[in-house]
Amino acid sequence: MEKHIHNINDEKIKEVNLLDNETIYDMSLLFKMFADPTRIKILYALSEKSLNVCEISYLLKMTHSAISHQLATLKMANLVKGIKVGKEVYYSLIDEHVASILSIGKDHVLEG
Amino acid sequence: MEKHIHNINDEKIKEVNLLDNETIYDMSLLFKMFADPTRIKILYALSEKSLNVCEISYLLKMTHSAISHQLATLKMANLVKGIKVGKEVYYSLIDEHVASILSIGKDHVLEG
DNA sequence: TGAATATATGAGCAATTACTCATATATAAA
DNA sequence: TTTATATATGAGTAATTGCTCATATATTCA
Repeated sequence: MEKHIHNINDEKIKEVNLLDNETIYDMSLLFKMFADPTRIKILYALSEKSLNVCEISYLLKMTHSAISHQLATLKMANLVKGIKVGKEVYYSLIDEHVASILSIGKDHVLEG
Repeated sequence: MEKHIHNINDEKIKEVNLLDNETIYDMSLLFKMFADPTRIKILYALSEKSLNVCEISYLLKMTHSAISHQLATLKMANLVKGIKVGKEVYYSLIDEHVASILSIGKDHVLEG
């Protein structure tokens, strides 16, 4: 912090609402999940269809390991869920919130 | 990539639409801006009021330098604009898209 | 003009991260 | 049971990043 705080208009500043730190931190974790091209591709693909690790890695032309790691990350962040069917695990989005965040981001990029 | 691609159901995979890489990359850059607590705080504060560097650093209890760096990043990503008034530069959000992304993220975090 | 204030910015560093590689586990098929 | 397939996961690494510190630039005020 600077030694001197200058010319702050307290009346004005007082009116600015801040969210609590935990909410802010959780929001940053949420958006972090969307801040990587691989994870966006995975989430976007899952918004269309439930897919297993093999299918996703085939679609994205990436190793099973890389995809599996990212799915574990997305699962921890509670954005996807996986259900086991025999040897395979089929992943899908947790809820529509996820698709709508993707959608708003896509619109912003394509419009702006 | 693995040496062997196994048991892929091409009919199923064919139906999955992917966005083009440039769009995906731009989306990741957009969400990256929201993937840091400091930047979220700045954006959230600016969604309430136009503020200068001093005021933001006072609000967030962070150095002018840290705030200025982040504002430069946000400006490059085209999420905020600054207008100079004398010595000061007043920053505000570029458009409502920014606030609505914040809002959807906040809702997801508080509901989920 | 010279001092103070406001902002911007380059360099450097510690922390994070997205991947690869190796390996482990689980299920299915032979 | 042995072998192949599907997924998970720990360790290691190169790249990114958010800050600090030092310094530069711009404007205002005395």
